[in-house]
Amino acid sequence: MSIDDKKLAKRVKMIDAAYTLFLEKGVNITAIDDVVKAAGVAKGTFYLYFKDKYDLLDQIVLSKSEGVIRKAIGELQKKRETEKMSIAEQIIFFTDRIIECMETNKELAALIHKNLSACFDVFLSDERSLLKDEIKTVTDLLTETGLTEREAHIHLYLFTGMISSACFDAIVKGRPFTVDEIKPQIHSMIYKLAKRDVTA
Amino acid sequence: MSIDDKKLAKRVKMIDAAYTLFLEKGVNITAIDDVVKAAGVAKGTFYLYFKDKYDLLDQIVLSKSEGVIRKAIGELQKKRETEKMSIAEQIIFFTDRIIECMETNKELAALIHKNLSACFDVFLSDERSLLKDEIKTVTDLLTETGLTEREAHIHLYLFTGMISSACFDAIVKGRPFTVDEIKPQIHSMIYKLAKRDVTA
Amino acid sequence: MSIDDKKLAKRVKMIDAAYTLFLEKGVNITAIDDVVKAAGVAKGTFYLYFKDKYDLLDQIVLSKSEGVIRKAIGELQKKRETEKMSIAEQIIFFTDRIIECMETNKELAALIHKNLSACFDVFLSDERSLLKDEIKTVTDLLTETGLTEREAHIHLYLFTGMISSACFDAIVKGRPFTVDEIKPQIHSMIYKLAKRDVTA
Amino acid sequence: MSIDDKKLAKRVKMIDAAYTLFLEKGVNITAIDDVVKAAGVAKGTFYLYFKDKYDLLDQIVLSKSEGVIRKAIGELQKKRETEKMSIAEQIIFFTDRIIECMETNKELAALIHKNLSACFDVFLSDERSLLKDEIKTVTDLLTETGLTEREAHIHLYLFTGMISSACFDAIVKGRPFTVDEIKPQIHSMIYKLAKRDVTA
DNA sequence: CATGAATGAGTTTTCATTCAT
DNA sequence: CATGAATGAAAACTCATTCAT
Repeated sequence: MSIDDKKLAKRVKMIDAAYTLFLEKGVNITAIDDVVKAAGVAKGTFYLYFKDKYDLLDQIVLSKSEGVIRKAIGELQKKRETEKMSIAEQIIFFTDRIIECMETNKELAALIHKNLSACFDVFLSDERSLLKDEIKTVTDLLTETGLTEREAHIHLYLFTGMISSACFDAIVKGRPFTVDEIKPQIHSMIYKLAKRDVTA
Repeated sequence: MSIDDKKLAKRVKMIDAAYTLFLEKGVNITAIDDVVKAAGVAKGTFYLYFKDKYDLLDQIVLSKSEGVIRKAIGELQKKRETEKMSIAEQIIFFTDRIIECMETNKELAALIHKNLSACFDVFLSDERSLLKDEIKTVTDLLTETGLTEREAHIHLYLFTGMISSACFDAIVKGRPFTVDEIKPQIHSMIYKLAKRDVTA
Repeated sequence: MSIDDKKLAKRVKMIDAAYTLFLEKGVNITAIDDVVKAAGVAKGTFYLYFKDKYDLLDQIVLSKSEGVIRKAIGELQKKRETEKMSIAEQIIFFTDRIIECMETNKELAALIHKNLSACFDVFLSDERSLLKDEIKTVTDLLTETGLTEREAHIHLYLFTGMISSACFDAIVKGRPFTVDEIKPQIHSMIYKLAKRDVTA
Repeated sequence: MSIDDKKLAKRVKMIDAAYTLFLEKGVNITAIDDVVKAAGVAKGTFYLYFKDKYDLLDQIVLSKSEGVIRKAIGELQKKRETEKMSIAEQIIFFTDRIIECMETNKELAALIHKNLSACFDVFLSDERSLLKDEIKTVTDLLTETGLTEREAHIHLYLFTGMISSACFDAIVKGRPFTVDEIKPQIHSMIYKLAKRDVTA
């Protein structure tokens, strides 16, 4: 194992340990000390890799958010291969996969909080983002409804923010509405929004 | 001055002091000590009224969120008296007032974070909520588009979450989109959503 | 209800509340505030009846210890009516009842800690002690082995201290010996001690 | 000086400082701040070595209890070299040394409270306990009266608990009996218990 | 690069006691 | 007598950061 591999291994160990702890105990309660102990590295080592706890948190939330989005897109792509779907149906399918993913993993939902849309920041600024191609799967649907690509990005970003915000409340707090209550309304919105704007 | 008046006064003093400090220095940096000193009460008194700093914060965010919503509704009501507006125009006006309010007060936006929709929890559970009647001004618009009252509440809640999430990013972080970029897209969404659903 | 009855009722309410809280949460953790809240009286009222928390605790431990001893003696008296028992058998029966009582109520054992013998202080100094007559049931057994009454008191006191100390460790901590381990040894000691001293 | 030596030195400094303060002012009055100041270490260092004040206290009581027992055994061993003693005489000598030690140092007696027998927990669980060999000096006496080694341990443990309990009352509170009153009764018990059980 | 013991200022939290009502 | 809001000193505890090894 090379030196670079060892360094990467340390970094990964800290991220994994922190992720588990953040989920288990919450971010505020988790101290850097807890992270390094769980990761099996020295306290000083932490500062060689991260600025502070929130730097670490941001990296985790970002990567997990990206994971949720990619998973949903992946499932959409698979589904499309076997079935003919309308634009609205595809967006609903994509949205439902995100909600489902958050519901299955409530701790992850709590960690991502209302920041699922944060990953747009990365994928829009990073030319090489792996998410770039995949996200096109969804924005292409939106451009078909008459939006420019830029507009499609913003719409998707706004929508992701809405889902993220509502899912956190519904899944983590169970209030003021349940997942079962918000889902049909999100679907109904999507139907309206997906209609090609003939008058404009 | 009665004892209950004095208690209320103490509570208000602490909330006001904390609000100012939270805006000025940020929540994490502000110590409870700072709050009680600024409020001119004893440290122990704080714990007579609030569980901890975050309990206080929640109460402030809630009350300030409510303030933002009420202000926007108030302005909508005034506007309606002088001008004939379509449903979409009214919702856009209402939305723009919220965005404007957050933009004018960036520190408030940072404090509310993505929790503007939190006040729905209160107004929906509290029969005597002052917000109840006012919010009807907006949900009535939505019921005109074919939604039930309950559905209208959920739509408004979802929309508030979206605006809150996007505004925080745009106003506080300036990324990934600016306020000027998201506003037209929100408007466009509203136009689509406000259309009476003729097919359903 | 007379004023004196009301006063007594307040006192009893505080003692009962404190007893429950001391058992549930432990003495150190329980604040006077908890006690008065549970008792439904005002904070100031506490100081009208007790010097401080430890004054209250002493009164509770004393009264509960006395209860344990009296219960054991009561059962011994009942047993004696139906069965012919040797001196050693009677003392063993008495001892076992105490241990049994503590084992059944581990929280009580923790509260009494190692102070079961504390009630000797009261019964020896208080001419009117209700315990006085009952305890004679046991000391009479000891005087039959050749001890004076005073000596019998001291022996019983020492023995109670031993049982109390060992029971606390065994029941509350489970260390260094279990109840099942210490019981036979206590019995064996009693057999030896109960033998009439023929040489002395 | 190695790091481990430094760590040990720190630990010892804190224990010594705390011991002095606990004796002088009492445990409740002594703050951790007092301990660290007296020990010349930082506050945080305390929490590196002890869970809280009571963890520290437990460790002190344990080590001091062990000291008392070892001292009494040491004196017994010395005495035996110069004088022929019966089993009962040896146990009485041992017991008297413990009582003497507690009487000479009332603050220590108050600190140990009724927990002198706590050290059995350590010496029984720790294979390398220094106390292990020394305590055999006493248990060997008991095995001579017909007890197994395990039984001898339990008897000694029970007896230590009795002495500890009675001594605390007598020395610290002076009630309900004085040291002069309990001593002869303890001796008389020992005579009876030390007799080889010919009937069993 | 990695370590982890030590720091100590900073923060939270408690709670016995008072006293005006 | 009884109340309970208010106090604020005192105590416990945390934890990011450093630095000698």
